[in-house]
Amino acid sequence: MNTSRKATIDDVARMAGVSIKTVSRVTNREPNVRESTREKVEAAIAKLNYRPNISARSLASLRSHFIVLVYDDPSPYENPSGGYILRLQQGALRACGTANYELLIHPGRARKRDLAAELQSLIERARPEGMILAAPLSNMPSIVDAIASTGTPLVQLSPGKDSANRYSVSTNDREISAEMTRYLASLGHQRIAFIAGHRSHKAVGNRLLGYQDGLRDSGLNFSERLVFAGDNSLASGEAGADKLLNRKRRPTAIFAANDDMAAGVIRVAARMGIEVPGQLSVAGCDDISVASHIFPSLTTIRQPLAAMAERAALVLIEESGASSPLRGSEIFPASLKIRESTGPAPE
Amino acid sequence: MNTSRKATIDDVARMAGVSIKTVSRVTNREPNVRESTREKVEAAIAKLNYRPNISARSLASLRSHFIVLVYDDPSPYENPSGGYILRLQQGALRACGTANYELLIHPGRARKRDLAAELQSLIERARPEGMILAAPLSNMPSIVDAIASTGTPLVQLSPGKDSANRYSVSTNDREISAEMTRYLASLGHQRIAFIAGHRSHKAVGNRLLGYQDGLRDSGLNFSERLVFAGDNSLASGEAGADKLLNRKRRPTAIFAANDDMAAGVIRVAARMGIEVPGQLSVAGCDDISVASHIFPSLTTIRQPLAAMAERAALVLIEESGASSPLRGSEIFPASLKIRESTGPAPE
DNA sequence: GTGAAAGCGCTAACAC
DNA sequence: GTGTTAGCGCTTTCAC
Repeated sequence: MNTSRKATIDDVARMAGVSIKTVSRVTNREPNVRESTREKVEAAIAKLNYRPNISARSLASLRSHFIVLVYDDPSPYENPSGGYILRLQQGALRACGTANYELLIHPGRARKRDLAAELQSLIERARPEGMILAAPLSNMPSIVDAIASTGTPLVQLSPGKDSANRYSVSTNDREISAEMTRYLASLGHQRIAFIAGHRSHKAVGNRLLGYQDGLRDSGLNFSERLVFAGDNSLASGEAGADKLLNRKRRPTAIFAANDDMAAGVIRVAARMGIEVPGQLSVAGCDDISVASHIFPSLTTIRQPLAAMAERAALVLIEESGASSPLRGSEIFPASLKIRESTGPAPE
Repeated sequence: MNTSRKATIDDVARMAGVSIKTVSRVTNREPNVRESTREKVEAAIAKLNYRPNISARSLASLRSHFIVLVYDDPSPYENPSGGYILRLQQGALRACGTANYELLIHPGRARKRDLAAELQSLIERARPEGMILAAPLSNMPSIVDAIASTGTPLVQLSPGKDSANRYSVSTNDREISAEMTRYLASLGHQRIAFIAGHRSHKAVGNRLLGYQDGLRDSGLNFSERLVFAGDNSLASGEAGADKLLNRKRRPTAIFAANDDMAAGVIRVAARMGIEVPGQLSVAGCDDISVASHIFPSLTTIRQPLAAMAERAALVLIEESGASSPLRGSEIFPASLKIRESTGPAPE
């Protein structure tokens, strides 16, 4: 049905025999409309297939009906894994869909000096009702402050460290990493190595703390020699494995702070002819698609990323127009995904 | 800098001592502005940190300054690979960024009956300047026609089959699949199996045709028995491998129509103790991140997805406001990525 | 419970 | 080259 001219609020008002203000009341679910009037208007809306114009609404009110999801641009990687970001997008979109909001995505290079200015420009031009800031951008004060200074409602995802006057949605990185470590220890592993993630990523940093907690809980000693500093990339996982597995007394388990690095460990083990999990157990974190696609499939930690982003979007949508800035923090617990890459320690 | 009230075009006009129309001319790079005037205005813009409001602009003109990327919602998969979609997003965003456009993403379930209505609603509410429709949605007439009927400029990505009165950006699926097949044959493989993709995806269907072309070019016979009908999922790749590798005369090479399925083949081979590529060569298609993360890393076909989406976005942005609908088709050639999973046929 | 009028910030058409 | 005047399609007062 090619309606050359789109129906406007005037058309609906005329058809229903009411004023445009009443139509507006109906579309915005405002109170103080007689039931019979509402029905008349709704009939006209349906008949004309009327949809409020988002720009007009945004211009006249402060409700632009869209939010922005900002995350670190994966483009420096030749081949973005993507699952992480995609799940965030899915969650945010789910909340948007039911509320009839739209989602703008805005990947930005964390290292780019002017990302803060870029975001401010976006805010001024487009006036989003809120922003969701994903890790690791969510723990960069320059970015966070830039957004906050505009007054745009902001939810930080996994900022690594809560801030009293901000709102954040996180997962229990430290606790679940401890649990994974205890799980490995419970399989009899005594030398459990850890490949740490990029320093800039605080939430990933918490996983190292959790690893140490887990060792302690299991009565194992922490040793710097069993920690390799990776940078979240596959290559750094391979480098870590190369180093760790060429020790005279090599670890029987390696826990990597993300799945890309864990995949690197598995690749190196395969090349060296080390059986996984027979001779070496490997665990990752994030449960990206790679985890289930490789052989052996990866024991990992699954964060409820979609649920977290959905919650973030929901908070922004519900609190939209609230006078006071958002404060608080929520924790969405992650869970262990035991798959094929972990097993009892070798004799 | 917390500017409580944002600068408007009036503020700039006042400061520069010109009319708002002149400011508008400057921000829109229209001709007929004296150089000295332009400079005055630009100085005022910089000083006030003025950004045109996107909603006001959209309302007053037909130029909303944003486009929509529509693709099949990956949510039915527990763990979306994502690389494919992410690369499309990256490409579209690149074009948007330089032109100061924004990108709205809209995943939609292909099977959902009302996706067409949903897109029409989005168009009416938000008035995007154009839409990019990714495969496999790009080959579904109901969706394509619904968008086209609104008059919104549309670019189809890999529709599988060109349509004379549409615009599309595709890759040479058939030709490159033939090339991959010839490459495998050149390694001495005589029994090259093929795991086909989902029927709804025409571009993926073209890969089967290319496989047949390649066999013919290499003087090999096509046999239905060497083709397994997958559905693009890891599980279907495993199912295909199970079937093909349990033949008495098993194939020495398996070419899967996407990487997820190829990863499934490699998993099954590993479980069965079949060496890759020693006893079995495996090739995929798409070059998603999994391809480089598994061991052995996957020989595959890399499509210039980002470049294709960038081109699509650029066409929409450049032709925005054009009176005649977009027509034409462009081909972006894909390339073979030879990695570890393919090698000479066993004796 | 409903409506009239003003105006959000910009661009369009036309005047000068 | 530049300015004036009308809207774009809504929401917001505030009157009734």
